Amino acid sequence: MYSIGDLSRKTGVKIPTIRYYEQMGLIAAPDRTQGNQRRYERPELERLSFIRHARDLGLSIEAIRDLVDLSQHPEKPCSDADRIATEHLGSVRAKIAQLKKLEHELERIVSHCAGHTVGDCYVIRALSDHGLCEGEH
Amino acid sequence: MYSIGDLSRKTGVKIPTIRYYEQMGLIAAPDRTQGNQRRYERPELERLSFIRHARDLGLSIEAIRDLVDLSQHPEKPCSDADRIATEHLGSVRAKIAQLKKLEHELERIVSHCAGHTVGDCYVIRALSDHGLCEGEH
DNA sequence: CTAATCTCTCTAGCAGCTATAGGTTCAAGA
DNA sequence: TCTTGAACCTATAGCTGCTAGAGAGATTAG
Repeated sequence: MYSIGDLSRKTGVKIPTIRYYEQMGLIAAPDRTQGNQRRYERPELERLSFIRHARDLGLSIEAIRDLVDLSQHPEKPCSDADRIATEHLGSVRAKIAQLKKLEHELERIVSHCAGHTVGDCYVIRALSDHGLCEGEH
Repeated sequence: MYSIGDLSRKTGVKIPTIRYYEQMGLIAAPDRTQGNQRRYERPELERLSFIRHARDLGLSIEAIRDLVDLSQHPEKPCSDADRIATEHLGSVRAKIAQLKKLEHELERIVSHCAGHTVGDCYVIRALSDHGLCEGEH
């Protein structure tokens, strides 16, 4: 029997976030005490750890909902789980590529600035004039 | 004399977004026609391009507000502009580093999955059991 | 039994837009 | 000049994934 605070301490998920996950349908509404407080058991602890873990990996609530549903059916083929993870990996890679372009552009802008006033600052000029940029961003 | 639609087409910033920027104080409230429609001039076009450009580079509204203010004062020293850009570069780099960790972890998880059902799927197991992870993420 | 600590629900706020509804204005053609 | 259709107006709500706060009730240790 865990209170919501116990669950929070054990998983590192904050209390309002646990309630939010319940609302979003990631975890089932647990039993309540006579005084209306939530009481959890072992399986809910594990499920919340699962969710926490998936969030740490950057998966969306939507994707996690699907994974949680899948994990409740061990006999199903795991191709869906694979697809979710692989798609996510793809989007992580895409984001890295995008950020690297930005990094490159920002490096260039920052390193070019030798001016002393805003009037001849490369940072400001680069932002004012797209022609000073190297590529798309 | 540009209408808000003209401005939108010329800068690639959507109409509601232009109004939003006005509300956020990134661009000044322009003159209006007798019928209350916004009419812009050249300087506002340039300013919006500047903003668009800065947004493309991932700068926050807050940072852009500072840069816009600076660009209105060409005689000021440009150290603030430099600082804003450099700080942003730092946060872009931090995000890249974080995403690379995720990429690594996800690659490992996805590539290990040789099972056929959810019951023995490495994706699901890795999420259920933090012990299967390599490091922090 | 009391006091301290939890917990409850509800609402609002963050960033940076985007979408919709319901109404008004503009500009070009007949 | 009139009409029509596109563009524009404001105001409000929604998106993601939480987080913070108010004000009230529950639990538990001493």
